[in-house]
Amino acid sequence: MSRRSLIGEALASVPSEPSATPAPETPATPRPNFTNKRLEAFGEAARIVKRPTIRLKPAECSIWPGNARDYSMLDEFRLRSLIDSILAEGGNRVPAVVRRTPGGPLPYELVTGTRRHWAISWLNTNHYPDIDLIAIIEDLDDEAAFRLADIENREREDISDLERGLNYKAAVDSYYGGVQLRMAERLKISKSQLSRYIALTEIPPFIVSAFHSPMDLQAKYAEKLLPLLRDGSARAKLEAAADQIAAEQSFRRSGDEQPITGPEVLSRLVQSTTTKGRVQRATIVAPRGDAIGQVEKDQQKVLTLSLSPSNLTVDEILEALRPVIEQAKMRSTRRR
DNA sequence: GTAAGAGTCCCGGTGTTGTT
DNA sequence: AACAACACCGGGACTCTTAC
Repeated sequence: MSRRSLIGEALASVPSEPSATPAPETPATPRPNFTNKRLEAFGEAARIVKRPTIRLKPAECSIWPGNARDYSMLDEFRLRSLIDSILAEGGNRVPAVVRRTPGGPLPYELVTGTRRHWAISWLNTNHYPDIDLIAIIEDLDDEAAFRLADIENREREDISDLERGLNYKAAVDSYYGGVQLRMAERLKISKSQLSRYIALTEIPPFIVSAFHSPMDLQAKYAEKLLPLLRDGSARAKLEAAADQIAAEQSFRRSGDEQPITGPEVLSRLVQSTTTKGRVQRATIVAPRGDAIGQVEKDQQKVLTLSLSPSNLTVDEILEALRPVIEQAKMRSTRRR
């Protein structure tokens, strides 16, 4: 059974309120490799969503801080399709999960359904005050709430591995006595994979900034980068390469060009530690965004380039070379 | 020094995606 | 449709840390 159909089956079993018009939740893009352990985890989710639903206002819920998703990062642009579907159907078909907070400032705390909460809250303040958040009430402790939120978040591609890693790192200390193995067993993921996510949080900001977006920084990169970062001389090279890549990303951003992809950033970072010289094999990009060659070496007095100009005009090639030569001249001046 | 527990790293199986 | 390449992640060996 595919992951998509399993989730669909679980969610289809939710009894809808008589007054609630069914609305399709914006589907999460499925990730590959749905394992048996994850099937078990979803079974748990499916059991929970069979409970009866209630209607409440987003203002009646506080957001549980243990969720990986950063509420402040949500905006109308990111949630446009969800907002549209809730509006079209008059509410959220897939219920959020809340728990009661006796003695708290608000009667409920939202455990899962952050995006739905944000979208309905936004609609309430933008001409649709009557739309309610449909939710189910669960009696959950923090650890159970964390596991439930994790099950849902694992299916979302708009949560970066870094966000997930930070969330896992906090959880291992808060709920599992600092023992990753215990947490891996409870979450039904391998200790290797959990270790990868948590290791990602040790990647320093200067490396993160080399990536176009934190979404490009994948958990598996931690295995390659962290050993290099622990090596003093390699770390210095990484820092220099990361600065260079970040500057190039910024240059491309300002010119509406395609960013350097995550795998390429990783490859260039790793390569920077295995070769001599300041800048080697940096890509040379034409005005239209095509890669036309690379900087082979940038040494004291010699700049070595390789070019595949294809069908570009001479002017286009010269334009692509201009920033490369200017940067080499700047470095040469600094070296003196 | 030794044993136990925990974390890291590497390899390989499996599923997905792209190409012909 | 068949094949190749790639991505993901689990299992287990290895290493490190801590307590005794």
